[in-house]
Amino acid sequence: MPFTYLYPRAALTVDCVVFGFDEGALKVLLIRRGIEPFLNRWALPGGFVRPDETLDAAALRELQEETGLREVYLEQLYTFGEIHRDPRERVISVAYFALVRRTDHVPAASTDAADAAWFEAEKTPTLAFDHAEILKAALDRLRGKIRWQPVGFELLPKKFTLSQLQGLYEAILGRELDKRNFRKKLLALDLLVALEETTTAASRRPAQLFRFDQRKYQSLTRKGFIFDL
Amino acid sequence: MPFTYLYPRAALTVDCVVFGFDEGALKVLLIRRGIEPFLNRWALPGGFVRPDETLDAAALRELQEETGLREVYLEQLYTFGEIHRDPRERVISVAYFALVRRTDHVPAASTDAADAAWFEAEKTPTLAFDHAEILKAALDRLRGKIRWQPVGFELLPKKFTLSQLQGLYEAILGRELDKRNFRKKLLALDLLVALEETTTAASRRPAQLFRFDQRKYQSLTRKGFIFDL
DNA sequence: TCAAAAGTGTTCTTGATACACCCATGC
DNA sequence: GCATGGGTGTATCAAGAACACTTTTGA
Repeated sequence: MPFTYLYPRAALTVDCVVFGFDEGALKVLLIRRGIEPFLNRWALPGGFVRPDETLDAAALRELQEETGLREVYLEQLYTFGEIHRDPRERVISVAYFALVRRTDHVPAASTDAADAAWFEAEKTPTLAFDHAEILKAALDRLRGKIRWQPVGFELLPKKFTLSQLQGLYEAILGRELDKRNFRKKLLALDLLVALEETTTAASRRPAQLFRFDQRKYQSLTRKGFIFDL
Repeated sequence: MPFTYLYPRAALTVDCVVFGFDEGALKVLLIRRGIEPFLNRWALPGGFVRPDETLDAAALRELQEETGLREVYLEQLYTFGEIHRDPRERVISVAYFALVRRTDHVPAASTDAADAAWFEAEKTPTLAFDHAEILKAALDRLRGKIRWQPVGFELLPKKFTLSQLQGLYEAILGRELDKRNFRKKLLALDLLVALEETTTAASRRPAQLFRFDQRKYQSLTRKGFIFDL
């Protein structure tokens, strides 16, 4: 019992809201808890921050340990510090949100966690702790962010069709978009590169595949360009 | 020495970036440190979170104690957790940013702090800890936020002229705006109420005073309205 | 009467929206 | 040959940008 302080100290955790896009819907990755409190409840992946790692590193590590995910888009979201958000003791949680390509990763592999699964982001079961609130904050952030930062591409395969991209925006923004206007606007940005490939059709016309030109976007950004879909 | 844990725990602080607007420039409120480390360096107001208060409450309390400020616009900004950001031990800081009306408050009253003063936000002296980084994050947030949320009014007197408002936007966005277009757009939003008052002139034409209609804005917001200057 | 800031309209350009049909493929 | 999603252009409307002079006041 070597660590002693004059005043009580809150424990520090990170929790990750991991979004994926699949079957035309925005999904979130949840872990079924194997311990009390909230035994068997679904919760966001996360855990304690170690004394020798930064917050970002802790988020990446937990993601890796609990879901097997690596090389994902990760961004700090908000810090939740209500006094009784954890019934055991005071726990401060730094929440992150992550975007992953469903195609790149095992759907729900895990080492630590008893169980992991994808749920539609707006149709989750009752969550442990204040995780419903965290999820809501993440959804708000994603919806706000996708309109002025090209983060949507993190949710799609590296090669994607314009219809897939449009479906993604429709799912996240929650409204339908006009196909011709959407294509016109996206192509006018000149940030999509048409590949010399098409989808291999399943009883329909093959679609042009594109990739997002990250390098070009970054160089434009430095010149003050703002994405603004 | 009653509080003992199996693993070391980081200390938890809040730091506040307090912005004000004065003399046509964006200012930030700094405190001169009275103790080591960084003795006599300028730093953001802040301090330790108590075991029985939320993060928001801690930020409000520190603001009150160190600067005498009350009833300010306050919003959580970002949490800084680099391992050696405090040379003494591991300290996690939840940063807040605050907007205050210079006219409402004592310029630099303080109880706790040795000394407090306003500096131009982009011309501060060298700051303690990683506070320069925190300040930069706050500036970025403010510049992003002011364009799509009516937070600028928190920095002006409750009664203000359109020229003052324009000057504020110009100072924060760092570019000049066209007077006629600015006025047209702001008035078209129909969120400014013309008061039956004007400035009492100092050798020039008196200007119409306005106030921001917070109630109307909130009711529009609920209907999906987005400010977007 | 001068200095200093307040106030005011129109034109042009650009981007947003609305909208309907033909195409290529696998079965 | 038919079902399925892929792909394309134009006309209208709204908002943004550019731009210069008159007004009111106190000194």
